[in-house]
Amino acid sequence: MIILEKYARRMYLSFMDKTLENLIGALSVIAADRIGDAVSGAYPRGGETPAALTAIGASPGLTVSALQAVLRLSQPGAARLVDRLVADGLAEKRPGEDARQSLVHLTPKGRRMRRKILDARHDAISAITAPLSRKERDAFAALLNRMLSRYPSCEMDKYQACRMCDQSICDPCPMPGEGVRR
Amino acid sequence: MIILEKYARRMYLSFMDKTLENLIGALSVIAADRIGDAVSGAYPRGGETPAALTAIGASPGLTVSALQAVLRLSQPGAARLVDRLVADGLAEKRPGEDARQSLVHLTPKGRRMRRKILDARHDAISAITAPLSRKERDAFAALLNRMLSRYPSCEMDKYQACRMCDQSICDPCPMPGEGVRR
DNA sequence: TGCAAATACATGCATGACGCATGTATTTGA
DNA sequence: TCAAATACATGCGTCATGCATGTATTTGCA
Repeated sequence: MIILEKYARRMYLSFMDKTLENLIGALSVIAADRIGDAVSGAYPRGGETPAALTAIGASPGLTVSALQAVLRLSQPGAARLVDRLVADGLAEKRPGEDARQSLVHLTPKGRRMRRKILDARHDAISAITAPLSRKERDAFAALLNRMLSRYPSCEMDKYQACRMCDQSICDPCPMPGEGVRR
Repeated sequence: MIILEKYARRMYLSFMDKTLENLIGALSVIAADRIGDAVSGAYPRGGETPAALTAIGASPGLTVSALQAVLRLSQPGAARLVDRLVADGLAEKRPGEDARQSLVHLTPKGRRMRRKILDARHDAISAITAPLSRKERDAFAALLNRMLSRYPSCEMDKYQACRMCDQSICDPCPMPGEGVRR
């Protein structure tokens, strides 16, 4: 009985405890705020438009429908988003082998903007991790690696999760499934 | 010289490495997606409206200007947001001692909705942390605690970061500064 | 005490990012 | 051959938000 109580208490203090979830929620609020501020300073558009730039740069020649799935938008939402990028001179549409498709590529200006956005994102997150020691950084990265590598997901989840990533960095990307196309 | 190279390499592999930032970015994308999906299932409004419910519930009697600062909105944005909550029957405005102020309180229906939102948020994050063992959970929580507790911030940063939190959980809240008003 | 400045909130108007419904062009498959 | 599926475009509406401005109240100071 005492053993059961002990066990229950330990469960309460770990598995049943909601602190970790709360802390991750707070971190994601902080990160979203800081990344949003920094990125909109580099490129004054909201929504998924900056993520589109980074995703297209990582996978040149993405079709509009693929972009729609990666960015979790409706098909018309993706079409208009590409219109905005083209209007801003950051992307261009090229005909695909299938005459129904448009393959989206970044212009040189678009590639420079993508780099600005990725750097702004990195600096914003870096300000959050700044207080960590090297050891803490390593431990943190290892835990995140393990968690994301075990996150149940389909192939598209990986593209979605990494749509704002600088995909030249993680080696290998911990998300399960095939590697993200570069 | 060799020592210097070794040091440089170690720096590259830890401090200079951008992997941790990339992983945190990916986590915050995943968390934002999943939390957004779950919360909009519980309350079909976007933007800062759900966060307003949780923040008001944690600090009943918040003025509209205080809410504006917590939610990082413009003053008109906050005024309209409170209008929406009142229209939805989730909040009510009471006169303050200062006749210029409105003090925002949740209605019983608003408190129930807040609980639904917080539970949805918890479940969404819980699905991400599910693959972690107890040990990993504890280590992760400890690291997040340390990082957030050293995050340079003013008092308002704490309210902002915790605006979506279930503030009955973290004990104590790791964010520096005075405790969040309950 | 009187009055300008500050504060708290409201409102008209515009915008950006989106979704739904629908249309057009192209390809596929039976 | 022709209907169904696919890829993308577009009209229209909505939601959340910001800017500029207006109103009511309080504060500070001469």
